[in-house]
Amino acid sequence: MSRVSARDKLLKAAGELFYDHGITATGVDAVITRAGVAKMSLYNNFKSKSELIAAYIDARHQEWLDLFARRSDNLSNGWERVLAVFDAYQDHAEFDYQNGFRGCGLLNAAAEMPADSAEREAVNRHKQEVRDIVLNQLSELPLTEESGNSAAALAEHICFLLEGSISLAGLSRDVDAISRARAMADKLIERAL
Amino acid sequence: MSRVSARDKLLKAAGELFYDHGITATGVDAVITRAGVAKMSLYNNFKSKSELIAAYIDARHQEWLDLFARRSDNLSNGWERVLAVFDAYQDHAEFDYQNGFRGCGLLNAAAEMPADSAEREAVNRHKQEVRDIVLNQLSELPLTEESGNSAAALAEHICFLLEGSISLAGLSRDVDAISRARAMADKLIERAL
DNA sequence: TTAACTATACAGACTAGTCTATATAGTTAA
DNA sequence: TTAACTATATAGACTAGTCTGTATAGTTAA
Repeated sequence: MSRVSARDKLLKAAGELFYDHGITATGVDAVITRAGVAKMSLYNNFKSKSELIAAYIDARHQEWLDLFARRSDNLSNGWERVLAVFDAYQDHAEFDYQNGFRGCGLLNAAAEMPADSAEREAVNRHKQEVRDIVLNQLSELPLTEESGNSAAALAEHICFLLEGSISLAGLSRDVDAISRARAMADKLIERAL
Repeated sequence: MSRVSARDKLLKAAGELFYDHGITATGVDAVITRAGVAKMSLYNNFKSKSELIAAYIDARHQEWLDLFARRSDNLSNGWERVLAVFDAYQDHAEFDYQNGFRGCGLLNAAAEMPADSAEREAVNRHKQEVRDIVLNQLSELPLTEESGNSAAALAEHICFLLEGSISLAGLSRDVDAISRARAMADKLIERAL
């Protein structure tokens, strides 16, 4: 009948509950109830709630990587692929909007964790990866190297726009803020060429 | 001896614990212990933990308004006062850095709350107020009105930089990211004149 | 005296995680 | 075909502690 593993059911349920209500506010009982799974199935697949959280964080990042791959696959140059980074986030936002868009799940997860936690470090690594993607795409472009106009600085500028717009879009329930940030990034790249 | 009211002790303790460990993860017992106050003093001053959270959110915002007022008081024009918005956040970041900087306390608080909560709405109002401050300062400047170069669009761009840089600064433990965002905003304004 | 405070105890629901025992489906081998 | 074995799932009771909020009685200071 149901050939979906308990592990996948748990990750799906945790993904929904953690994103909608926050991680700390979501108990393991709520997760197993939503997953329709026995409690021991949680603890057979994950050593602890912390490990489930870590898997959730990785899954959210992978989810975004997949959305980005789909958006950037058939694009011909770095400029367009940088803009596809925004498109991938917008896809994600519009998907979550039905249940209540609350911004980036990774930043939200980090916001609940102590400063030196492994979870915050994992989110940091994922965000660095996004920045590296932006930087790699920009490096393909013939940027005019004015003072302080390096690809690295431009990549950071674009990432600030990205994360800022997602947070404020989630707060003000205005998903379109992400596409306005995309237009800002577009103009920045145009000026840097 | 101690002429500090129980209410103020509670707000101070809650401010530290909520910021460092998150709101949901902080129990009222931890707050009263840190405040050195009886539990009934909490419930005499606040109807519930929710009301303490609301007071915490307002206090964080007021704290930033005070930092901004101190930074912008003796400045002569809107350009400088927009940059003072970044300075005020940097002051806040450097203050928190001793205990572990975790980005903006208001965005972190919002990240723990459900999509339609009063707390998220309060944080949204505060962020709108920051944007209005930026917009008001920009409105004093003689901006050249190119296509899509309105004061409103520039204000939004600067706010994206602001929030994005604070979040990423908190994640990567690189407070200097805020001053790099300040430099980006500076150049944007220069170009818009 | 009045108001704000303290200390302690309590109710009742919830927390993460463990335990035993059982069911079921797929694989392997005689 | 039948039997043994393995992996994964289940139910549900249980521990030991935490959570918010309340109740009660005593204390301190203006």
